[in-house]
Amino acid sequence: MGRTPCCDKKGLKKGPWTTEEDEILANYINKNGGHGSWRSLPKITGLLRCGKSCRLRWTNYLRPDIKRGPFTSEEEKLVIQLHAILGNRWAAIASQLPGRTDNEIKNFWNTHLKKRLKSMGINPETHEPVASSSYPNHKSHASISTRHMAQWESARLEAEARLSIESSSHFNNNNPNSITKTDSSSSSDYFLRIWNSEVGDAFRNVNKITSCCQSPISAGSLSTNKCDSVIAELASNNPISNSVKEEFEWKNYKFCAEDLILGYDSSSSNDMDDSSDTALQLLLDFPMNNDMNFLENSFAFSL
DNA sequence: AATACAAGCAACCGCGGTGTT
DNA sequence: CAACACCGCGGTTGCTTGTAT
Repeated sequence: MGRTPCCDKKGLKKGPWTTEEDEILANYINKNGGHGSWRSLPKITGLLRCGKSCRLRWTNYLRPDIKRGPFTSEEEKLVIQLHAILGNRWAAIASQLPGRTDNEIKNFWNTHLKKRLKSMGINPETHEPVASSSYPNHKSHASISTRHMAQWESARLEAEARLSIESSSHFNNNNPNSITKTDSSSSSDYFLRIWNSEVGDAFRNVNKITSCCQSPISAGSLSTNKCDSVIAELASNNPISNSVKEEFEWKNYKFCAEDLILGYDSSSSNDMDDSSDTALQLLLDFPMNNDMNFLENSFAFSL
């Protein structure tokens, strides 16, 4: 089916917005209690912009709840953690950071975080460690360790795919009224829901770097204990399998390691290397319940 | 001081999803 | 059910500013 252009290009202005245009747009939206139809907005206000351009200007710049200024370390952490779960779904990530726009987060990721992760030997797309030979500045680690982590990550991705299917069938079959179709359409959405739940809060609260360093296994146990009751409660309404719980536990463990890797005030490579080693150890020490039993069905499932 | 290059960011473009007729 | 209109999202572009030579 053919598609008409979003707006007539003739006579329409492009490029940076002037303060006058900003005022017209903001005044109109404020006076009318909303933007209404973006397409008709330029005609009504007399702006020589297409509706799309108006929407972008409003959502990315003029909106009153926009948060200005540099990202805090908490926000940085959250972006990295959410990107590990959601990938390049900037709008979904932005929804977890009040006042930040998807465009802002996308730019921040592409200009700062991506480079930082790369310099640390982490693939920013997959969040997997990459071969140390590609990063001469990064302290070399045993290839066995790297492979081990890569296997973990591979298994994790497999699990995500499986859990997506599992959770969809759970919610659709057992409690179809509790959740919409789109809510359960992907594993990332599923994890986002958990992330926003009390379970997510509990996991985030366990984010004590020092205790993780000193006793990674106990940190894992702590998060499990703390969340067991919450999970059980949730499960009574929306059953969550043990595999989901264990998968989430792994994610939290990984995030904890990422905190160490990032070391927000550690611009020097030496500091970074030290923390990265600890983080690697932390990842390697993640408690494997019966040798990844919770993942064993993932391959059959994906097939 | 002039130029080249890199980084950061605002804005644009095209596509897909969804609602309406 | 098809055609259309609109909106939102993610990728990309290009302008501006900062830094190095």
